[in-house]
Amino acid sequence: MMTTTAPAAARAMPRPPVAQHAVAERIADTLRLLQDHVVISRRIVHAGDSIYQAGEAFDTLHVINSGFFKTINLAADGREQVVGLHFKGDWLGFDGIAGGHYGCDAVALDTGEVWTVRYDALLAACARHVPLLGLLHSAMSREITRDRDSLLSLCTLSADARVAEFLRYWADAMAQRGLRHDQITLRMTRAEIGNYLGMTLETVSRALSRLSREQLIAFPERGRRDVSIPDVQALGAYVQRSVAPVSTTLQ
Amino acid sequence: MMTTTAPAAARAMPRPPVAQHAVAERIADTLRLLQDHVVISRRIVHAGDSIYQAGEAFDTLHVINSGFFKTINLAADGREQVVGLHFKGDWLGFDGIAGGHYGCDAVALDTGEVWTVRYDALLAACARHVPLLGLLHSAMSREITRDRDSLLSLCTLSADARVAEFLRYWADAMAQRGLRHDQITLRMTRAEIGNYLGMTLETVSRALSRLSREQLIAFPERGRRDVSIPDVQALGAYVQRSVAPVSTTLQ
DNA sequence: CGAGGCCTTGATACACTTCAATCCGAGTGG
DNA sequence: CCACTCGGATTGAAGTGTATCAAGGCCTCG
Repeated sequence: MMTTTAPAAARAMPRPPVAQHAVAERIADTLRLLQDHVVISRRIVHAGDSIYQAGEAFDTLHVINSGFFKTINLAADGREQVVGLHFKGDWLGFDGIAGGHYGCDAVALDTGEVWTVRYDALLAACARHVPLLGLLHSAMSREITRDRDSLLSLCTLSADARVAEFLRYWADAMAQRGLRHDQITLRMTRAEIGNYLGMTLETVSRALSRLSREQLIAFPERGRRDVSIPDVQALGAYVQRSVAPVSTTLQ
Repeated sequence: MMTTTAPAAARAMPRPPVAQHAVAERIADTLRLLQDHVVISRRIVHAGDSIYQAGEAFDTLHVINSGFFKTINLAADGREQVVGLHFKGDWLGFDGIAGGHYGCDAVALDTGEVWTVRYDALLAACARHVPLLGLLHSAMSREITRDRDSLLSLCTLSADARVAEFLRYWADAMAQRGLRHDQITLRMTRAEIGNYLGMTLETVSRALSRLSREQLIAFPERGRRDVSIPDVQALGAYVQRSVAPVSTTLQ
């Protein structure tokens, strides 16, 4: 405890492989506990609908029951940045707790259902039923971890690798939730993806073309919004390869 | 509520100006409440000491009583990324809650004091004294907001602007805490700063030289670890200028 | 059919990286 | 005390990944 100097970079970060279905189970637990202990208001949303907007007074947290969502950070000067993608079981609105106002926009990427709970009611429910508090904290913790992973990818990966990692992440999220993951439908335009990944839409397009040329992905439909991913692990390997360009096998 | 299409980018994000000393007060409250309701173990740390390391079992949360800290995310393949800077009153360790293991390294940048509390004891204390739970949630919420702001800067600002924003942020954090902020001591090497900001150390160095040439900062000491910031607002203005390069006054 | 989004692809420009040389300040030991 | 070393910082020159600009293609919808 409290080593003065960390050994080396070789110290591999464990990142325990998430047990299959552990995520699905956690999500089911979350939805069930909420249903049993808090007053929920359910809401169907469609692509483009916003769940909340930056600056609105914060009252409520939201849990995704189905659908796909993005969160967008806006700076005072108008800069817009997609800072997160959110799927079934994810919570939305944590950014509002501290300041009493939401800090970003949450927008539906397609049709879905959102469960909304009053934050004060949720806290009261947590007091009565402690496991709910555990779920809440875990969700916030995971959000922090996820944001940091985004920072890591953004700073350490090339544009092509970031696109590959983006697809891998999306497919992974689908797999963890028991949804189809060998073929995913990108619900964002190239411009949105580029914004999220810190590159232009042209670069996204070129990256997708290259990945397709290398058979890591394919476009099954005539339109290019559906991406089939024959082998998710190969995508991960591609990212790794781009990190250590010419694998120094000897040494 | 639930507008289908957001008006426009012009919609300025409020970002309420943090009332001066509100932060200092919150920090004082946090430290006092912790002292009064939880068993704390205090610890003096020195530059390079790690508070915890990625992969260690998560038991405890930490609050900075004094000093400066960085958090480093490590990928399985050895990539390292400074993902956060932390000052007095900040909490460390939230990333460990969800998985039961810390997700990054927390390292002291110089001498400081850290208060450590057991997470389970903290939860128990929160149950007895609810305001403590409010502080905890606010801290987590702020962490999320901060990470997203980092993403925004990283994706939308040029290298020079990112360095300026970094200095502005640091000075701001000092001011909010009632510490000296017209002159700050960078406790990181150019390489660390570059890693944090997603650029090389040479680019950091050049950016600092340019900022100095434009009189936005100065190096009072012979060594160049101390940076004096005559006018923080001018730094902010510099960032803005770089966002809208040739201010289109007409139009 | 034409119009308008969105996407792809090419040519060019440039911000940043990479590589390399030099400089500076802090220790260290003769 | 000075010479030496060593890590960190600065600065220049060349290289490159990505942005920018521009043209054209593909669906969808009216």
